[in-house]
Amino acid sequence: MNPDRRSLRSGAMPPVRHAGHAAGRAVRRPTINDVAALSGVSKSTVSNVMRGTGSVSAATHARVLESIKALGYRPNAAARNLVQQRTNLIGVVVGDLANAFNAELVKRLEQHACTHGYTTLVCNTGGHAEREAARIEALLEQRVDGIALLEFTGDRAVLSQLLAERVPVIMISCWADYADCVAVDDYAGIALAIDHLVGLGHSRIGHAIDGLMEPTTRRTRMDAFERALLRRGLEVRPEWSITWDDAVEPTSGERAVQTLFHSDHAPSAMVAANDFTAIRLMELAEASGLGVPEQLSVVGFDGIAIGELSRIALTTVAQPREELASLSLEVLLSRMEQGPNAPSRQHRLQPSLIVRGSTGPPPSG
Amino acid sequence: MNPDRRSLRSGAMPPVRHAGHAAGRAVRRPTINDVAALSGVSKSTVSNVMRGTGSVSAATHARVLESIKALGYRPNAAARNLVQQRTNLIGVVVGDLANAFNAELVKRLEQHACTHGYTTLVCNTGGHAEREAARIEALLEQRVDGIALLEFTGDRAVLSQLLAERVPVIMISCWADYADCVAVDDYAGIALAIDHLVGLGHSRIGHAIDGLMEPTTRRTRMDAFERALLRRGLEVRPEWSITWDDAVEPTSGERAVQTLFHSDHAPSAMVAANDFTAIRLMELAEASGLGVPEQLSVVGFDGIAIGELSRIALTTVAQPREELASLSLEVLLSRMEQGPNAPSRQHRLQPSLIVRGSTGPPPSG
DNA sequence: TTGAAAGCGCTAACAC
DNA sequence: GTGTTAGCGCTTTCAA
Repeated sequence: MNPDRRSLRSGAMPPVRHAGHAAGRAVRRPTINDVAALSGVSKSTVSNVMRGTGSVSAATHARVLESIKALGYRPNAAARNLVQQRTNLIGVVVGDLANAFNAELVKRLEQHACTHGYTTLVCNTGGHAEREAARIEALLEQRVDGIALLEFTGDRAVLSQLLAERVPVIMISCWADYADCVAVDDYAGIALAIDHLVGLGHSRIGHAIDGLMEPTTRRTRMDAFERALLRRGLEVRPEWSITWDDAVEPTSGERAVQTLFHSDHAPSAMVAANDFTAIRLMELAEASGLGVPEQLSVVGFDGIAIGELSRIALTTVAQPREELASLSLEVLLSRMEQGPNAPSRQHRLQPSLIVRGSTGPPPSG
Repeated sequence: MNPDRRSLRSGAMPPVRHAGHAAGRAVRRPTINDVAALSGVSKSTVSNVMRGTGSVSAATHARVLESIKALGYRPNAAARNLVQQRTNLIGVVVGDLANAFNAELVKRLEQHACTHGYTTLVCNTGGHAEREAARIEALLEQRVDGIALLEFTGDRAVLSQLLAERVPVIMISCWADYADCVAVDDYAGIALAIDHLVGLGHSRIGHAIDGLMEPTTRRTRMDAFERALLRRGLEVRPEWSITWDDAVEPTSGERAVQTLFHSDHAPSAMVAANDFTAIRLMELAEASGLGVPEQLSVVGFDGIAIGELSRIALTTVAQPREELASLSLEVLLSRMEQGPNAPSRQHRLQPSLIVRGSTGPPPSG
């Protein structure tokens, strides 16, 4: 089947072989030495041509370029990294890529990173603290020049280690003191949502959180929610704040919703900590017979694309996604340039409310 | 606005500084030599301890481990890559991460890759041929051990170059002869959709494709669609196959739908090339007054999560996503081991139909 | 304008 | 068991 495979007559199994060493000739890629030899110059000259440094005569330049093309030479990033002590790699740590908000953010980050000559290493942690730690460890072995954290399990050990090692880190859409952060202003966002609901006549307002959500942001929005209610003199009822975790227990959402709305004094509106949760909440509410927005108004947070569909029509607090991505990368790059001693930068971006069909006046009037 | 920004008094810009060399002490990370020195052994012994190779006395082992911990030593991947001629890096090229199907596939791939000790480099091409080529070039400079293509712009040059360079490549959910491929059986899937519609009484069936879709798969599903109709003796009308590209022209979808359904002889059902398209189509149809499924039945393809929402309730041909991801990675890994001369493996996985609310009997009975 | 030489941090073959 | 040594492919002084 594979004529190139050396046949080993001896009884012992051959050791496991690795890519490139395997059956068939190893694919030896041309090195800078090959280019130098072919063009009859030294490798430093080739290097100069590649990087556009030093001064090289036009003739030599052309000759080198020709050999590069002829050989299909491509510089080896590992070798360059080793000597330059930088990799042009940026690690991106995300909790759940299946969440549309995260996916879009990652996509934009990769786009910007690429523009600046960086390649991204994306890690999905699933919100698992140990997996998060392991992936970050892998990123550090790769000697990434910086790390973007879209997810932070709240395990302070991981973050403080990163900070202690003086690795450039940007926290995106999550928050930690002493670290560079770019996030939406959760307080302003939640206030927008509450004002909208109050304006419609609601006074019994609850809060919903999905267990998958990034912990620091979850806490912040929860806090923002309570403060906003208090500031407006509205009742804060612990039993109106529901949470579930479908990963742990598939029916936990249903149970939470049933319990909440089958009590005498149920909320007429819910603010969800993100769109994912909001959409799931609408689903659960309708499944148990509550019309949205007739019996229950729902506001989300993020502004993901599917909320825009007329069948979903989710009223939501939209994050300025593009600005979030571009500013984050800018902050990270400047941290990478300025070194660990520069003062940290923390930015809060202003969200905006998008009113759609999932909110309306409360049932009784 | 931003007090932290350094104010530049001089007219000239300072030279760009690089990470680690910049303000503040350079962060010199401990090397294997530091560990060796601290434990009073040679670096090969440290290397043996790290990799669990050779034979090291228990005492030495413990001492080395201790120094490693004391120094916070972490091996440098670039150095290892250089000597081992392998990187344990896998490149993942995707067209649009914002498409839920892709995002989920990437997430699963990353998961599996990690399990096998590989780190993934994710590249989003936006369906742009030149961006695709540039990203792949970057992956090759990184000397990735293998590449997973979830997107293939159809630019044969890129793929044939990869194959010529004998880089292990797996095409996922897209197809090319002579390359390792893992994809769903598009013909079977489309047949499932058509059979379902025919069973409901439809005979005028059209096809919809979003311009963003991966070209090879798009063509295959289109072809599958036509063949399935012909095999059942149904009419294939070119004007019933619509396409649009919102990226190019935001209203192109609306126009296509208006034109199609405001003719005398319009289809009563549409098979969309993927769920993304199907959902958009439902939206467009309803916006122009056509009820789904009352006046128009819609079937999607992929089985993305939001199709499951009761408000969307999309009938669709579901891909076995987990199997797709795990088999793809297995094929890629085996290619990496076996070398370029092993026979190529091509797998077609069987999809399944999920019937939900977007399909029903045709309007006239 | 060019080249020689010294590493970057690690592995792997081999000597002791 | 442990150390010595020779690179991996590149950049970067420094001389010529």
